[in-house]
Amino acid sequence: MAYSQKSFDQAIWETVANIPPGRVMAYGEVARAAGYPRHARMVSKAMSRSPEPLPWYRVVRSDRTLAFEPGGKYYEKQKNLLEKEGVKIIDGKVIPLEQDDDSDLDTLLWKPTGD
DNA sequence: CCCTTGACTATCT
DNA sequence: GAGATAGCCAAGG
Repeated sequence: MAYSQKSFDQAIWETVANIPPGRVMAYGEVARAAGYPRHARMVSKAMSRSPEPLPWYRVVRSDRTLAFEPGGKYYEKQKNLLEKEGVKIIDGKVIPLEQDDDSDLDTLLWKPTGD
């Protein structure tokens, strides 16, 4: 291949594929890491255009909520895949591993029934 | 070329 | 903390 130029899509795919298991990144973080700051919205398009399966479920919103609306089938799929990777999800938000409070983790895992 | 849309984000109320 | 607003940038009609 004479073309070593990485397209935008290619850069995004590599970045997403490089997210380690049990870890999540925001769209903006992925875009920035790929070298295209403020292209958060384009990240979603790039992942949809990926020719091969990508760990898209490791990409969440900037506030750590899941990428899709609650109740949707893709929402459930993402939640299931993340939990399978060992990611805790409380009230639709993932618990960042870098923030796992050794003492308050118990409180985080405590899910009130109806508030 | 103008307008709408989108797996987004930061800021203000 | 949730809803509204503005900023953002590329793709498609």
